[in-house]
Amino acid sequence: MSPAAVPVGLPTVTSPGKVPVTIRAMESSSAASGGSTRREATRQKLYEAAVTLIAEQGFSATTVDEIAERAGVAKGTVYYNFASKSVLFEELLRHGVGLLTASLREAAERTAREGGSKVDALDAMIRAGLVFIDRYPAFTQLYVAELWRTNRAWQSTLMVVRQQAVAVVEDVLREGVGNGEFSEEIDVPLTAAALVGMVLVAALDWQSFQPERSLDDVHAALSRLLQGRVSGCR
Amino acid sequence: MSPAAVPVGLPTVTSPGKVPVTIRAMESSSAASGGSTRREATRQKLYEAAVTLIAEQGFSATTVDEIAERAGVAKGTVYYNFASKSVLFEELLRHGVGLLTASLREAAERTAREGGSKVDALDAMIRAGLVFIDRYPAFTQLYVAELWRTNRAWQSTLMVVRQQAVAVVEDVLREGVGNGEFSEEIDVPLTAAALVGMVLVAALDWQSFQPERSLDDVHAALSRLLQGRVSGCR
DNA sequence: GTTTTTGCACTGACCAGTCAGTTCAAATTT
DNA sequence: AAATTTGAACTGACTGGTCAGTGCAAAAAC
Repeated sequence: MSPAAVPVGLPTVTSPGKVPVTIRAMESSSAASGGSTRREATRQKLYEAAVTLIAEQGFSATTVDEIAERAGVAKGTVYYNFASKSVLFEELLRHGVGLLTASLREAAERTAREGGSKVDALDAMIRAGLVFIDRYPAFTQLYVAELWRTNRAWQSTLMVVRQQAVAVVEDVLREGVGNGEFSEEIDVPLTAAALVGMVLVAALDWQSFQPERSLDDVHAALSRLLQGRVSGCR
Repeated sequence: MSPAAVPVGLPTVTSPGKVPVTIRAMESSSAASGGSTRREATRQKLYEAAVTLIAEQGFSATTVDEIAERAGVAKGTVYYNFASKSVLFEELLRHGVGLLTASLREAAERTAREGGSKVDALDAMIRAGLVFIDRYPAFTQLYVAELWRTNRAWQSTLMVVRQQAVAVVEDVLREGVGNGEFSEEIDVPLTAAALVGMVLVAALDWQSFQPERSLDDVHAALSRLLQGRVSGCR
């Protein structure tokens, strides 16, 4: 009876073998000196457990007991590592978006280094976005589900985090306009939002409803749309 | 302290003056003869209350007591009209998406009647989508937030309802391909999803973060993107 | 035309179950 | 020895759903 439609999960950030850096800059706790590795590993396990459960069921429907169980730790450990369920969730958000923006920025810089145009940069960022969503589908689901909600405790965290991500796209658009490569009439914030939405929704749809398609297929379709090769140019 | 960011609410379906049709075809109850007006009015009130609350807080975080209170009815009335909280939600989904698809289809047919091209049809549908989201922001929030979740009771309802909406866009794309107006190489389902996402996310971002912009601004930005007038054509 | 009956729509107190968060002594790891 | 984890018991608030009962307008009976 269980449909089991979407592949979810925010797998370990690190490669299977080592335990290392896990993307530092999770300012939350241990600021300067890296906190004990053991604690960090536990927190990582809790992130992974929480992200899939919350993506599937939503924040409120997910219990702390479930998170602890899936992470394979005791409930007390959750509260030893995080002040509350909400705080766990907020830190999870920051963690994930940190990964995403780093990836996007890296893609943009790489094309710049290789002398690519701004369209190339956007294209590379689209791909980077797709790779991210492919790797962390659960996080993406959860992010989209929460982003436009209001009256929630972590509202402010969410806005900060959103701005971080969108800003990367906006920057490239602005550079392209300054460049002469893009029309001066484009509306940078709106266009950035539209591009993000295009990637986000296409990717989630891909994961949920046509998982057999390859990342390249999706990328090609979005690329075409970006470059106006759907409706001919006039 | 209260940010009060997003304007929400799924206002009455009918114009202020009369009480009438409320968009028939809400197959739920009274099939043939219109059921009692009173009951229908109560259900409508419950829809309105539920849609804003669930958009703000999510399904699980919204209590039946809250819904009843905001609708100005007793809790028992909710259960007199709907079998359960989930059923109320499912019928709300069907109701809303029914409105959306009707609006999209109407826009497509109108351009066809007026001898417009398929790009014109897509453009008209973008506008229709924006108008819808502008009118029912809360419903849109809620739809996006729930669409890609898994393991939920209303999973199947959601898929049906999604397919209805996307199909309208896919149809126009396919006609455009058959037409010769669009490249034969476009991937219809993926492109449709991307277009929907473009509109959805741009509109929600507009509502949430730049509510001062006009619908025309947003429409213009999306139109430009659709027609590839952002990055020049080659 | 008046009285009585019917049954739909609605009410709100109530219940059984659930969950976030707490506490803490003992075990384990470093 | 210090830091971290365990695991189970407990609390107090909250929630979905129930149900006996109310109000009332139209139908039926007189």
